[in-house]
Amino acid sequence: MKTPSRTLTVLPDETPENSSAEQLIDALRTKGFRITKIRQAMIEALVVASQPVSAPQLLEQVASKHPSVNKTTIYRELDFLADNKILSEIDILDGMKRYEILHPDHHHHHLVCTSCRDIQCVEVPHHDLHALEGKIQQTHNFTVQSHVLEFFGLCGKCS
Amino acid sequence: MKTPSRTLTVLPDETPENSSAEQLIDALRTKGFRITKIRQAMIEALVVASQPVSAPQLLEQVASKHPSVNKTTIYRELDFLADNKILSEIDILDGMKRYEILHPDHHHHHLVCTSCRDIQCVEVPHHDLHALEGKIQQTHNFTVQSHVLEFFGLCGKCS
DNA sequence: GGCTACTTGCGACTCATTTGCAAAAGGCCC
DNA sequence: GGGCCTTTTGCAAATGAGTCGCAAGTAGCC
Repeated sequence: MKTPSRTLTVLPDETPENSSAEQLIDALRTKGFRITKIRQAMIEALVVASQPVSAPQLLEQVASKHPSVNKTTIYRELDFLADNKILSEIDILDGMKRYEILHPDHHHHHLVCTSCRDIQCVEVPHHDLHALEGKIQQTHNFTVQSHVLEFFGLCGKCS
Repeated sequence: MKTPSRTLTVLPDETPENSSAEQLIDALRTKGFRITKIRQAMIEALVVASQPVSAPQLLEQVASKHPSVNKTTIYRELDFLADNKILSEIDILDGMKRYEILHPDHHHHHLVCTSCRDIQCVEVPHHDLHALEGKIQQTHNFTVQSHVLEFFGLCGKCS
């Protein structure tokens, strides 16, 4: 038991108040962007989502309230929100990107069930990765800007 | 200087003799699979490749020797070779899978240049990840089977 | 209410990957 | 060498995520 158990914790399902839809929308408004119904609906859907969502999933969800949304809009808006640091993209190797609300102070990774595709979040002690990246920088003449670390396996229900 | 520099090393470009095309082909033959011209050409191309290759790249390369190859064959064969533990799939987030010869005793990760898309290999001390996976297993009721760890940034030429 | 720039819908398109089916060809036995 | 049976292959068409150009719509501000 050399490491405290807190180095790995499940993230709570509830969204911390600093990322509520209203606050994200206010931030965009402050930056001078327009708040349209679709932009708002997308942010709300993403804030509520319990798992990272794909563009097709989001299209379906937004379309239930705004039947005329077009998929092009969804893709453009996802890019826009990612550019504005409201969303982060994740890739679970099933052929499409997924998006989740980005918590700036709260970098995490995922446990992807290869059977039911359920996704849990997991925090990884960051100093380990940072140390590794520093070492890579030195030994490989490579400037690390970001990394992808995801775990695949079986969740409790499927194992 | 607490860690020896050997914990991170660039993989040699030369393929170790235990993965030469002939040996991989013999292994398949032993398992009762047929050795066709295309299967052979694909394995040879992959053994020689200095970087992970995509299906379209491989199609082009194989087509230069066997002009009638069909892309369907390439995709099916890549799946077949991956199923038979001859290839591993990697994803550098540019919209298509890439494949490289799998060295069973030699798990590694990649440094992907986001500017020129060059890919270097890097070995990561494995006990760290193993320890992490063990911890996840305990705390998250999740059986880790595999992981993806890739680094993105700028290579020496592009930085 | 009207302007203007930012957003959106639409339709067509790209491109990796998949599918069904019939034809081709390894490996093996004689 | 010929035949057989099964694995592989080619072909043609389809799927599905993501993109593009452009004209129409509208949020925010006067």
